[in-house]
Amino acid sequence: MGYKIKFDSFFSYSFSLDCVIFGYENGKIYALLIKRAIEPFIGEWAIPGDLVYPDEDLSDAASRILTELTKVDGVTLHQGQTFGKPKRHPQGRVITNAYFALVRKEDINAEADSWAEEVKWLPIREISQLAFDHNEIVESTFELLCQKLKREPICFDLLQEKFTLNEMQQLYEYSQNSELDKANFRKKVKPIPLINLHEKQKNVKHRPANLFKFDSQRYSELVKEENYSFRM
Amino acid sequence: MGYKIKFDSFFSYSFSLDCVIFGYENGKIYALLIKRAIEPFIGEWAIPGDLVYPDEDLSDAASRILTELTKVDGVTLHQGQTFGKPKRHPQGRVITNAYFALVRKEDINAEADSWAEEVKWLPIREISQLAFDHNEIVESTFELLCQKLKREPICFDLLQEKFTLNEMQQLYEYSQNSELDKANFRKKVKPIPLINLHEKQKNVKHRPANLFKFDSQRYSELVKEENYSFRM
DNA sequence: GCAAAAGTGTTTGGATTACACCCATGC
DNA sequence: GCATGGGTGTAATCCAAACACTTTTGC
Repeated sequence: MGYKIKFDSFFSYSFSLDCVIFGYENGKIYALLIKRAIEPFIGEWAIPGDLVYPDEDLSDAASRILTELTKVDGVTLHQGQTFGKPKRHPQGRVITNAYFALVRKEDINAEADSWAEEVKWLPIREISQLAFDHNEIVESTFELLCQKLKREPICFDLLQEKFTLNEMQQLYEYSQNSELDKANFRKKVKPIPLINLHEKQKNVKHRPANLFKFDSQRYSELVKEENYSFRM
Repeated sequence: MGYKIKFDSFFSYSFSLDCVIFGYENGKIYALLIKRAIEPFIGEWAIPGDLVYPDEDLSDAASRILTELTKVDGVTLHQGQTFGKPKRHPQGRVITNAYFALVRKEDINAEADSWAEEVKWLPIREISQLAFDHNEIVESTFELLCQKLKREPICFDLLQEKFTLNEMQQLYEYSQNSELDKANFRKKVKPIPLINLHEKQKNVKHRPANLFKFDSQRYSELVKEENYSFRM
């Protein structure tokens, strides 16, 4: 850090954090969008974000944004790319860091607030024009999510706590944008520590599927003691 | 972006960019370190970095830092994590974005300049205490490099233009911190478009190895037309 | 000839793929 | 009974690991 220009003159930036909130339902991965209630880009759809407060770590800012909008707490956040084109924000030099959060869509009741005139879930592959460079942010973040789904057991943050293997399979099919063989998918799932709840799906007009739950405790043990590594 | 605090009061941040410059030689991956000639942390070892200028994109800042120190140009840069703990910089709120560059160590003659009292290459696994949170930055960036080495043909940015298969193998051995079987390694390399130069290694007291060169043109064709994807 | 590393072939077992089949439920 | 998806087994194939062997150079 060779400060070739007077140090103080650099304190004229702003730093924001944009958070893509992912949810899953019925075979599709969604992002939570807000209709901006403030300038710039008032009235346009965007992902939630805010400036980072002076005493906040980046992940704290992400948590704050997430909690204000969804009222859920204790969600794991994942850092994405940072976007810093000089002209990306019409009101000044704002560099933004992307984060993403995985929530259980059915548990969330996001409501409009001071930031947002309106709020909606939209399937990732059906999002059209957003404010700022938010399309780019959503795309890069979704790509990162897809990569992480293959190497970390984070699909369980999107699925309901109790889920069927078919729901899980459809999540992977959407993320990989391809169909998978049922029997082979289940063979791949075998080594993952799941608890078979021996409960059945209800109100379906076919043979009801078994419900499962991720065994996070056994997962940690496996990682530590047996050198297990999640792979899908 | 709900500006709940007056917008202007946020323009009191600074944004920097730190660049880990990786090189390879003799079975080891190195990082280029500088001994700081300025406060804070004067006299301590650190990775090169600077504040991002007002009209610069992040990658431009990374290029600038790289070029000033190494005099090389046209190097591909890779973005890493962003670090923003409120107290990470003793002089104020400085958020930093990590980048990394891959250079051919033998082609570089980095020299001390106004930033740096001294400059040196150090093997990644032998770096001790650095200034700021730079150890964390180096580690996270190296991890990212190792991941990318598996899915992108970037080892050729580290290797000399003409290299032997054994040099390539040792690069992967260092990055994965494990030994590999020669025969199996070569089988894996088979599908990669390499040009066999039919030139031999010189001044070795054993059978001289063949020299190869990465065929980047054929690589692009393969990716486009045959759906090839690099994998190691 | 010997040491050292280059370079190649074969065997084996485990994982992945494709596909076929049976099962339980609602209507 | 039939439509719908749940759930499982098998054979064929591909791939990766282990290992042995031959080749070429300097001394």
